[in-house]
Amino acid sequence: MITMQVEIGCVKAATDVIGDKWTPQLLRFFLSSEVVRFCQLQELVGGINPRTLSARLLALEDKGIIRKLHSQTSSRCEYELTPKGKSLMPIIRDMEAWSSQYA
Amino acid sequence: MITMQVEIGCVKAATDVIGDKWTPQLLRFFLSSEVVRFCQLQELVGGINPRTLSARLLALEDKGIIRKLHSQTSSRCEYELTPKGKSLMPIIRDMEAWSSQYA
DNA sequence: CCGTATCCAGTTTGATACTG
DNA sequence: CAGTATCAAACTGGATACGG
Repeated sequence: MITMQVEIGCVKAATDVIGDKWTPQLLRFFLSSEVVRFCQLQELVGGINPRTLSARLLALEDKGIIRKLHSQTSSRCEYELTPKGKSLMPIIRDMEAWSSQYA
Repeated sequence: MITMQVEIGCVKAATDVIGDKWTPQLLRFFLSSEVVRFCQLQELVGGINPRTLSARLLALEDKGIIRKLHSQTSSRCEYELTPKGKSLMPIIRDMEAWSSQYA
């Protein structure tokens, strides 16, 4: 017999994805741009360590939130949201709305 | 002349409030109950350390998200959302919806 | 019941420098 | 440009025990 413990109504999956420091701020840039580059994020999210940024992008890739695009013409790497990532945007948008209200 | 640097569209205020580990899960219980007790949260959010729980509740109080109610009849402490806290609920609801979709 | 106090191990992060 | 390497500091978390 298999016992399953299901926690009904849970935010865990979401926190696993956007719960890390910097991650919501990183995802926010996808609200205004389809495609984002490493160095853009580095500038825009003031002072994030490249190591940390790299770790966050990798984690988001692993979780199927973003996809890495290798451009053949240059060394530029670009990232874009997957459908799963796009489905996350309402949360980010809410956070932005709330922040503007209580800044 | 006053120079202001405004970061347009920012999620920082929200992450300052719900960005800590456990916090979204704690806030979630206010979706179903007006009032929540310390020991309830301790049970429901599996295995959170009382020190951490205490720290989170204090932080949420400081930020004006929850209010502590001292019950006269017993040693029980209860917490309830402030209006500011209630305004946060759409984010939590979104996170819950997303989580149920991608559990 | 509701916390606070200690102790301590593990994780995360920033600063900085460096490579393909 | 897009990362990786290293080091040390800071933060955080769990276990446990104790006090109001």
